[in-house]
Amino acid sequence: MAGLTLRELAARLDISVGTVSRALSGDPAIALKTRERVTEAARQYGYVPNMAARQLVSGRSGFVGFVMPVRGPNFIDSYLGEFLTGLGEGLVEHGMDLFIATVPAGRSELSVLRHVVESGRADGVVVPRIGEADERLAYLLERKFPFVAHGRMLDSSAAFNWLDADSVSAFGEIFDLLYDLGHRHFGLVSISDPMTFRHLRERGLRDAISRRGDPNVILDVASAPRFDRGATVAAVNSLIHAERRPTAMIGLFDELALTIMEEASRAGLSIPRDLSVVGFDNITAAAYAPPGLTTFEAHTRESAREIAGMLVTIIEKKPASPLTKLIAPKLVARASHGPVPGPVGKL
Amino acid sequence: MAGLTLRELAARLDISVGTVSRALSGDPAIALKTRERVTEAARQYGYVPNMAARQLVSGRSGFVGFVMPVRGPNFIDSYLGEFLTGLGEGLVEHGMDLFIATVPAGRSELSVLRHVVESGRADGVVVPRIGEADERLAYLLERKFPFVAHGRMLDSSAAFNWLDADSVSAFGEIFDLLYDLGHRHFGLVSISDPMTFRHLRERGLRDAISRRGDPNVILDVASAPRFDRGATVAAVNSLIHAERRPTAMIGLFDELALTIMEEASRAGLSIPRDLSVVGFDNITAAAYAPPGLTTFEAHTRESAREIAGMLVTIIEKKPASPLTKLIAPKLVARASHGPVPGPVGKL
DNA sequence: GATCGATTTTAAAACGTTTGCAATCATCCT
DNA sequence: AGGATGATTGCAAACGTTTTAAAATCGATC
Repeated sequence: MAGLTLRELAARLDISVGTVSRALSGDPAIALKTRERVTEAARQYGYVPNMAARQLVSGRSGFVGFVMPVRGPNFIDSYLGEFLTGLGEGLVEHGMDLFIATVPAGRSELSVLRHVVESGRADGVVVPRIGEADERLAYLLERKFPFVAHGRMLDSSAAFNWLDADSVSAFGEIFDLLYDLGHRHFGLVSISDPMTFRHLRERGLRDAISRRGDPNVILDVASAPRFDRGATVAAVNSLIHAERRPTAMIGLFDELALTIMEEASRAGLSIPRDLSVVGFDNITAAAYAPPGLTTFEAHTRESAREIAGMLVTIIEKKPASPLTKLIAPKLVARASHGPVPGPVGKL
Repeated sequence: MAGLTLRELAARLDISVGTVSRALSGDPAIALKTRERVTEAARQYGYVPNMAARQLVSGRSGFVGFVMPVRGPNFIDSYLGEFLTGLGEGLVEHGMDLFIATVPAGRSELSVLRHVVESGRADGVVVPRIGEADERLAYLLERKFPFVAHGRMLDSSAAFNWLDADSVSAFGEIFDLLYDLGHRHFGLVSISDPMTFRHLRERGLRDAISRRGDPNVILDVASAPRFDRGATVAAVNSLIHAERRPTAMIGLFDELALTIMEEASRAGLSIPRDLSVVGFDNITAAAYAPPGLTTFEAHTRESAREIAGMLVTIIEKKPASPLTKLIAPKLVARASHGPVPGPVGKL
């Protein structure tokens, strides 16, 4: 729109356009003196290269795409907010920018992704929240388009680039923590959606239980569709008001754990005296909701930053084997968990 | 990178490139039959135009830029999350995309904005959270670059495009609500930063007080820098533990109101029995924090959507006079406010 | 002083669109 | 029939870069 073009700059310097272009890119074939002269002039006249032209010839846009997941009437949640922040931070370190494509009402997320990829507006994309049979992954793989997923598949056979929280071991840690506090009856509030993280987290819990080998351990699970508040409340209450109520309840992620705390309070239970509650993700509200939710910091922001770095590597270096990375979550012990209530509690 | 080009499509159809281009753009100069034939072929072969090329000739990028405000160690907050969602939704309705530029550590927000503008990667920008003497506005105005601000200046003389919540009247409404419940001693927790919304909201409160003309009304104000949690807590407590404590406290925005509720609980006060608390913004946590924060829905998401529409109009139509719009916030009455405590309360 | 190499620069072809203008073609009017 | 008119379509330039291949310049050597 504004500034002067390469041609004009070249005219002022009485040098050919090609030379100026090379000089600015630091090509050593151009004499050092010329390079300096050009750089200085560019700075002085405030030359800014036209990205469209550059992109047209180089085939690279300098953008990384992100398709904003559609979630009914909801907003960017905690996870997405942190993720986007980290992504932006990571990308800017590599001189890349972030391009956000929103899914219009009535169109599928995949079709938007397709458009992002095929319009050439992005050099790579980041795919959050992997599903069990994720069509986005299938598309990108078939298309051989650079991408990094946040989350992984259940079997490690699928070869693609991903970064994920090590939720398997984290949920094992949750179990051990609560078991050591005397808890034997556990309630898990989960989701019914086909997201892989659901299975990984449940697996972490179950593995830890069988590792312990205590036949007295009981695990009750109640699920509801994600973002369906009514069903979630119902699922929570089915556990809270069960004939034998669990002494420790775990939310698959913090939003669920917070709902557990709410409903428990409503039922007149005191936390953690009557019921221990643990979540996962460490969203902001976890610190605010009394008495403070014990949860795991999933390092979402740093993960996104790391993902940005991985993606840039993939775009530029095209490594032969897929890049994968596990991030260890960290326990954030607040006040929502404690020893098992009642006469039992052999501490 | 991928798909077929206009030239290839034209070759397959045995038609000139120009005609195909026109046909796809729906130019009525092209015979309807040809147009249909081309459209069909494009669909079938999965033709996707190369944006870089289009941008190069049209001079328009199809992007709207947004510089992510830097906020210390923090993430995207509630406001930003809703705002971005709405912006994305609004833009996609007009066939535009969102380009997010993150401010790298050590660089100023203005320098990033400057880069966005001058690289030609955006056709317009959205500027959130206006400051008293906002250098971003000064730059954009001087540069005559299309933009819409969320928030306005204190004097309406500055001519630029903006949309803002009518917080003046909303804070008047808060006062009236509480006054009618018998409250006479008010505490306002505010910020010390030079944001215009701070003054507008305070003005709304003060105007309502003087409108009422009751000499018994007292307003105590305590301020702290935004995002400085320690100072905020101190400010809140200076009011809570004052010799004469206000019976009703107002947070300039929900985060502050939530802090008031927390500290009040810590001080053993019951809400709303001992203290009424009201906020502004209706962030998600406001519904969760017991007993439920009474606040105002600021319609952030819809505002952003509206802003997107305004910006597109500005980019395309270049209207002569600035576009401005006030959005009326709506009271969300929850359980954190009630009648003035004690023997007084003439209801 | 011409020739060979090495160094430096230039010219021109791409990249994939859009768009003004020219060319073609059928149709209509007198 | 002969233009004239209007509807379609084709041609080619332009957008601002990067980059390949070739040309120009320069020093130095024989």
